Amino acid sequence: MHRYRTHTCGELRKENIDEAVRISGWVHSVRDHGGIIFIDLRDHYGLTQIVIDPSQPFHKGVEHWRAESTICFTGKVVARIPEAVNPKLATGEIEIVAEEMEMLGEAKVLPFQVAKEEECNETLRLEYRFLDLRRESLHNNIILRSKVIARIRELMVAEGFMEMQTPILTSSSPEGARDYLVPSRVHPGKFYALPQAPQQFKQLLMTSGFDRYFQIAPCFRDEDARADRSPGEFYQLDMEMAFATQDDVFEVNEHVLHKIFTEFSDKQVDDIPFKRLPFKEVMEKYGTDKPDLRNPLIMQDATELFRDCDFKAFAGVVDSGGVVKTIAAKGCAGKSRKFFDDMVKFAQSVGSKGLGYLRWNDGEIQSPIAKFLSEETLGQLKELGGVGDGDVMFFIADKLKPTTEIGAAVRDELGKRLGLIDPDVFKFCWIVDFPMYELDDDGKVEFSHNPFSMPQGGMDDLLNKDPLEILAFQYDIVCNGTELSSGAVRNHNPELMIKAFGIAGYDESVVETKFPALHRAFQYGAPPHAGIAPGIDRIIMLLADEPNIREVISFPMNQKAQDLLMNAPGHVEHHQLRDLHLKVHLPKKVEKEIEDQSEPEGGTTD
RNA sequence: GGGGGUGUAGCUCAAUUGGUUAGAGCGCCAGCCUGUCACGCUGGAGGUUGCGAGUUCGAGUCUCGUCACUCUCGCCA
Repeated sequence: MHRYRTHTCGELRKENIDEAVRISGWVHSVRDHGGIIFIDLRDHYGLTQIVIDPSQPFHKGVEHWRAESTICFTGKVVARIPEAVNPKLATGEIEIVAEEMEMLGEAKVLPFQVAKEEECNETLRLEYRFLDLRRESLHNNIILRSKVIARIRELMVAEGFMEMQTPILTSSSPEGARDYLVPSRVHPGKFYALPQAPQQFKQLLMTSGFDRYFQIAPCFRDEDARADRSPGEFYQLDMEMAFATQDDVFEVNEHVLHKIFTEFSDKQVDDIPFKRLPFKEVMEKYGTDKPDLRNPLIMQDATELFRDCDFKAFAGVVDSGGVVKTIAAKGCAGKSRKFFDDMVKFAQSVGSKGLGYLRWNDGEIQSPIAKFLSEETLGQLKELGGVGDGDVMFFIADKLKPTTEIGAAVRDELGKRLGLIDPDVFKFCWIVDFPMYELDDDGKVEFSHNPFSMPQGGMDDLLNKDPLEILAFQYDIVCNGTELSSGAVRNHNPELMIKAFGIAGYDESVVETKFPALHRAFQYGAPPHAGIAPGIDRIIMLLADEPNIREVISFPMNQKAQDLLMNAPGHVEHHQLRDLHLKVHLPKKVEKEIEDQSEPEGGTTD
């Protein structure tokens, strides 16, 4: 018989009755009836009920066994009497009558309960992550993650991709997020950087003649956390294809994502091909480049209808170059006064001066602004929104940018409050035709996304078009309002690349020094190539229906990028710093904190 | 760095307008119980209300400061 188990805790069935077995696992619960004692023993695979008869010599100590201790039981599988069958358990038709038991690992009193799915303080969960990971929902999320990644690998290989590794210790990339730096021992004063993405390496692999590359790639960025953004590190399904167009990338991703989302969720997934929406259009309709298409509401422009109207607040905005946007919401005119007041408050909370609305309710217009509008204007608005009795139109007026942002927030909020968002579907779309350039805060032309993207009109556009009009072969894939990834057809032509950088104010030497590898590689016959890198953590979040990314990561950091279990980041020994030629120069505040902390220990002696 | 939220027993939460000795469930400890499966029953221990000031006859509650966590803006080519 195996030292620890002949079966797992999820395995035994009626067919095993009368077998002598041994199983090991964690004490999930103890039910002590004075005489007979029941124990639910749990492992990765399931729960099995152990029965301990008073005649057993180890019966006495059982009442002191704590939940979450690990124990090995040897005994016989028996059928439960019909009334005692537990249909909620896969193993519910049998139980094991224990004949021998061995305590493998005793548990102290728990900081929180494992057998119960109860909300629990985040700090405590992270400090005791190994316990947290035993809890059913988190455990299942991590299992889901493993299965999804395994399936992604299968599907990518089936699509003709090769998984390849790229360096973790590499050079700092000059643009983008803050890097994590690793000091070099051999080269005093020099640093490696952890890759923000394997971007340049995968492009180099394409110039090296590999045709389809992918990698479940760790990426490191020293930026602040969000609910859907883990600080420090995350994983991407990084991929790149040679001699490929934008459509080729879309096709592969549609195959893979559609299969993954269909196979690992019961929600209804959009048919492929997914919708393709130009950036300009989504900004106008949804106010964001990651629209949640489950929400049917759209924004429409009503600027001209308010020009010179008697509603001075809006007319004034239009006069000074602003815009008026409207969102038509069908069938909600009967909502309470409080609903509309709350929506106004909400709009104000996201930076709006107010929120206008027209309610066509029971044949009359209820609205704070209707009295300022002519019959004709009201008619035109009705037509614009396609509304009638029982419907409402909301209005936001401001400069274009704030109007767009407020409109997006109001659209989201209305979608939620009116229950318009179907929780049981996955709505995908590609956002295409991103602009190549935009103006930065100082009014200077800057790359709006990836500087390596191919301009759609090639050299012709770069030479002849207003930079702000140039579109790039740059795209995003969005699901239910979550941006899964950006991607692009890359600019593989050195001349085009230099020209593209030139428009943003960088001369060739900048390209050469900042991106020496690509600059060199593209001069020796680079293939046209394109790629994308969907975020693994976000895919799992969507599949697991988790609002927070920590729920799909085994050992996440907290919001301040600390690992509370491993105590990272931590202080290091002086000799380590010396080896690395480093001296730390701390902010005064931190220096004082360290002094204050060390004083009680170092300052007094008994 | 800015804004919002939270902080009360080991855990999850309650505590009327500022008013008696700060409560409950789970967990923990002790006892009872031979068919439960969130077992049940009885009893018990457990609190610097994050921390520090202030207002007040009186503060878990109000004010200020501070710390921690979290959400968010900035940031994330």
